[in-house]
Amino acid sequence: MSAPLKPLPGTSDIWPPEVYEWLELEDAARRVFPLYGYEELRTPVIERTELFVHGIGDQTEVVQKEMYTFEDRGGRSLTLRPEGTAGVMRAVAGLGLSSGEERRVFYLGPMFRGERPAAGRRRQFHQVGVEAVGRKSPAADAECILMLLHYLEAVRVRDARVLLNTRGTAEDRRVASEVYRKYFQARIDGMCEDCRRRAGTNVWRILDCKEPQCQEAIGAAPEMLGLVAGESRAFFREVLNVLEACGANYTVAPRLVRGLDYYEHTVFEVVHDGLGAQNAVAGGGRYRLFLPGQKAPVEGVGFAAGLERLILVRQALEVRAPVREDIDAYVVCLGAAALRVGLALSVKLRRCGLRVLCELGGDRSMKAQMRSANKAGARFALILGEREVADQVVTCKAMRTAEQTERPLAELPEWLTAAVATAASRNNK
RNA sequence: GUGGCUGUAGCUCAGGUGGUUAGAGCGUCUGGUUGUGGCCCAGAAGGCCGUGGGUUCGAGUCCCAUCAGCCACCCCA
Repeated sequence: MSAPLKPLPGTSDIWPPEVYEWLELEDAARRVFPLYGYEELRTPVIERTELFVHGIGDQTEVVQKEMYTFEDRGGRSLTLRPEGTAGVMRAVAGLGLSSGEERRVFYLGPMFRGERPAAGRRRQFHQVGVEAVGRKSPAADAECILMLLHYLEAVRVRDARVLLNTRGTAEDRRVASEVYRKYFQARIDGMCEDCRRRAGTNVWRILDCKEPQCQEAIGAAPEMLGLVAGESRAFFREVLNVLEACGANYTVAPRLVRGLDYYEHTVFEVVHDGLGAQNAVAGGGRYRLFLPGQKAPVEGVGFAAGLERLILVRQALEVRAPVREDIDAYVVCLGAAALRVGLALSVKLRRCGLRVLCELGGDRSMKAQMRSANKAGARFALILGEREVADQVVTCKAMRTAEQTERPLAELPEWLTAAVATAASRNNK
């Protein structure tokens, strides 16, 4: 493909048959989440930049170097959303949530981050996500994770692992980051260049560094669960208790930190080994998010799952969405007069819910038209030649069996509806 | 932003050490006597060999640059 016709790097056109994978994932979201009382919310893809800077945190990687930010004509700074939570929270807060009121929403759509594309990582990628706002309880966190597992099951993703950790409260993290800072500064000599920098700026990131020379120090580092206050620990333990009571498998991952500042208490990730380097299919947690101009933070729990990654996992598992519904009939027309009759017939059949392709050329040979019928996967070829038009009949050929009968034109909708139904039921046996 | 791999037909790919009009399979289209698809047979269309420069009598092939794609790091979905 020549350059001007190619989609931008990190973006792609989604054609059949892949688009059917997307439909299945989207349909499953719209089916499963409402079972838990969630309703769909659609927010804009573009927001004021400050929403993300405040909401996600100005020290995060996402905000610092991955956002698509630009000025509009009025000189305002706008940004293509890099994640879903901030926009959803803006919308929810804008509604005016009274205290004690709950709100459960899910969303579906494109997100944008200016990264170098790789397997399972795109600049425009797509997430389905949920947010449950207004109830702080371990059960809410657990239910959120259970719903995610339900969704994964619905989209036939097996063998996914749930990783869980706690980040405690803001106060817990203040205490803990002091501990980590001292701990890593004492061991900084053997560690990689990035971690030396992080020891000053962002100690949390050290915890999921993959450099071999850092592993020893990281492995021996104190665990977050041991550093948080008793109340935070109890909260986390209760999340685990509920998960256990509901029969969910999970692994506590003391190194799990996540990259967005708004998380606190429960954080989780769902990973899958079928993915390669980008092995997270979904992630989320409990959050307190400060919106611009608001005194009180919005609290909730939620997750986002990456559709591209779910599709990759499904490929690894050899799960495929049903590809294409076959065409019920192809109308073969010989000559201009037949073509007019054929088009009229096609429209009538489609109004009966039948999938019909009609020849549009008129001057193509019958052989060529039959080839098209075959290529389209048509169950029936409906043949209209001079003779049929004169007699007001249609020659109906069943493509699988090559059986052929002639029917009055007027009876065709009824006849074909029945014929397709019996052919379909025979096929299912 | 850093590194590795790869760019030949719509797709998947062949094209030893440079040497005439660049090939195959699949796909597409047409035909194989009147109005019948799938298999088979015949034929056709379709390529500035990613782009630019260099070496050479001669470059798809060697060298340099550049662009694009893929993958990895970083980070995350």
